[in-house]
Amino acid sequence: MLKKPITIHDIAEMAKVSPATVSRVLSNSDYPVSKGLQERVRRIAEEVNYIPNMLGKQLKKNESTTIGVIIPSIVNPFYSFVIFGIEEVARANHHTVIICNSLQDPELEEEYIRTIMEQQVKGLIISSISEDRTLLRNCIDLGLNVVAIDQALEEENVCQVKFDHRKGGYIGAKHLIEQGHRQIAYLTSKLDRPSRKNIYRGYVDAMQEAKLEPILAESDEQRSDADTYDFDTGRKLVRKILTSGEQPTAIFACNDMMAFGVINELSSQGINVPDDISVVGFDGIDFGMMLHPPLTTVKQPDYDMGKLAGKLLFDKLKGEDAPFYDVVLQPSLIERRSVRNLTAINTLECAR
Amino acid sequence: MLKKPITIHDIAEMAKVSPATVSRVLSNSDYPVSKGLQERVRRIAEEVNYIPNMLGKQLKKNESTTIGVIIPSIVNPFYSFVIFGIEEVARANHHTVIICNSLQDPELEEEYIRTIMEQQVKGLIISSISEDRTLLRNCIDLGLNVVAIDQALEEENVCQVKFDHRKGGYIGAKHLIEQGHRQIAYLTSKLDRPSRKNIYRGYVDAMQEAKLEPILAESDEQRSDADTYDFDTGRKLVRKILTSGEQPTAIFACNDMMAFGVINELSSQGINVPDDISVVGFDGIDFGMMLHPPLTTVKQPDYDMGKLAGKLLFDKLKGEDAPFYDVVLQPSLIERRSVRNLTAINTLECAR
DNA sequence: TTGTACGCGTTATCAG
DNA sequence: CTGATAACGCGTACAA
Repeated sequence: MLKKPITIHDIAEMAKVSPATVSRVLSNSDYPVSKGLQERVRRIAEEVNYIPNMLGKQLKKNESTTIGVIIPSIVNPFYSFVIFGIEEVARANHHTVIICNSLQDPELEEEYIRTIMEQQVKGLIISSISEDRTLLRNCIDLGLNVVAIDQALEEENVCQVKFDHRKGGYIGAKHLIEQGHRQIAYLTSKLDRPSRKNIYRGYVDAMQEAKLEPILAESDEQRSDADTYDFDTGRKLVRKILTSGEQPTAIFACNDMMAFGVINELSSQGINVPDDISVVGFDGIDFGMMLHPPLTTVKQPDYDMGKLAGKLLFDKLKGEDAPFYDVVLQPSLIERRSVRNLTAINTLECAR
Repeated sequence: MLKKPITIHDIAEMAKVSPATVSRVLSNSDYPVSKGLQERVRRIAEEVNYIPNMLGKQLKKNESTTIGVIIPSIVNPFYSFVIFGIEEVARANHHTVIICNSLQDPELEEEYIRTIMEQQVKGLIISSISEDRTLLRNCIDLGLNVVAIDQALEEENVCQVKFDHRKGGYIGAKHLIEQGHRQIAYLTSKLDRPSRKNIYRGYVDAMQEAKLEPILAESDEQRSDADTYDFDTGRKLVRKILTSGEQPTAIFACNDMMAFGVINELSSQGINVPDDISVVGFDGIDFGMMLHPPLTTVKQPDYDMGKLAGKLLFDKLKGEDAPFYDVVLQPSLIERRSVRNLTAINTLECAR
């Protein structure tokens, strides 16, 4: 029923050479093998459709051709793009990618790290949620190469691909200020993660610089696994801010999902975006451009982050002991149409 | 610098037993080992933080603890959810998941199949784009277990988790008809894949049943890798249909992305959805609910598809030779607010 | 240039 | 119950 897989021994027999010779030819070793045998072995391998067993090879050489990626959830478009970038450079380096959804659960994260170590994986890209670094530290000492993305991970021998959240927050708020806004509210889910805090800090930076009073609306709910969580939070926070007596002319949301919720709630209440209230998001996921109006947002380069993280990791794996360095990706503003310019002469314009 | 990994031999030495005993204890073999040794071995393994080398185990047992998943692109939210479901059941079965983005390229698909075979992977879930089944056939004969999703794959020994696209097309069109629409246009990207053709057939079924004339607008462009491709196509096809002289009161798009494009273009032209023209999508991705108006659409159960495919695969892997069977997932309508009811008395209503 | 023999870490078989 | 030994498929000293 099941065909038995063909090994180098089988081929050796057919080609009337030793398994060693077959190995040398088929693994492209630089060990000298005569032209004639080379061709004979290759031809036969081709004929019998030889599929090498990487397990044997890897066991012998203590290598691995797969890398691990641990992220909160693949269902989040941001991480989808990160992975997409990683997978691309992995393939270019003849490696496969194991995906691990930590679901923000430190225990799951640990389980995954353990698993990939058992698989003898030598490279890991991780957006770590855990506080406890002992296991990871241990694995690094055992030869695991680690690149941290998104979440900071200060640890010896760990490269980081970071993103300047604070500057991102600054840029978003600054844009609104430049467009003439003075009452600018910042809506955010719980400020419990450093990245979130930093965006907020950037917003405050810009406000203080312009001598404006920050208006903060923070969700008090803990995380939830619903993928529409941020959307719902956006709606709630809008209701909260509008009934609080504040009269913002602009709202800055801590991520795009939440901005979608903001726009949705405003529209539902008959408030026009951007004519009545302007909205700026954070992330730059593609769906923002499909909204009406298209969302102005601060772009966090997801795909590039993946590619860079992959590049850093493979540099380490290749042992090119170029000095380890961190990368700090810079934010940029994607200007679409959810922000109204209040400074222009056309204050009366109510076009539609 | 690098600590040397600890093997069962090291533990055997420390516990003054044979490696065989250590193996029997640590791999939870049902082979009898005295209680005393059991504990001694376990304690030491714990102490030295033993991490088993799965490569050795797998090589010996000709097993694998990883499965492969080949899909067009992880960046597509539909497939993100499929993978999410797969990964969940894989983890429950102590397996890891290798992700492969075929990018709709048959050659890439083949490369990936070859790669996972080299890794001795025994299970594959695939949304195949290739016409040529010879390689896959070969791998199955070599012991690969295959479950096909999304795209049909008629081949001996391959389970399929399908989706009734035709019924989905029928349901979507039927809904519009029931709401009193008569001029219903169907907008689709190139009808080159069976799934696309089937949705269209379902639409035609419903139209003919109601003695209505189908109105088809098909994109003639070939696939593109831009992830906003369908969105742009939706916009283009709307312009095409509106300038063609047709006056549809409703538009049925072959997927949600395209429906987003449709709504966007209509809004841009000052045409109100659903008051002037109703829109129905296909897929049921979450972003549809964030639009204004929220998109009425035909739900294709992505997450469930992933879980089911995973379940089927592990049933096969466990050799529970329950008879192989295909699963055909049924569509359902998610009624939101992008469709106007034309039958009601409130024909005059122009509410907003 | 080619072949022989051993080891990577694990488990299965067989003898004690 | 326990231990020695031979594999799994491959790469590589070492010998020829």
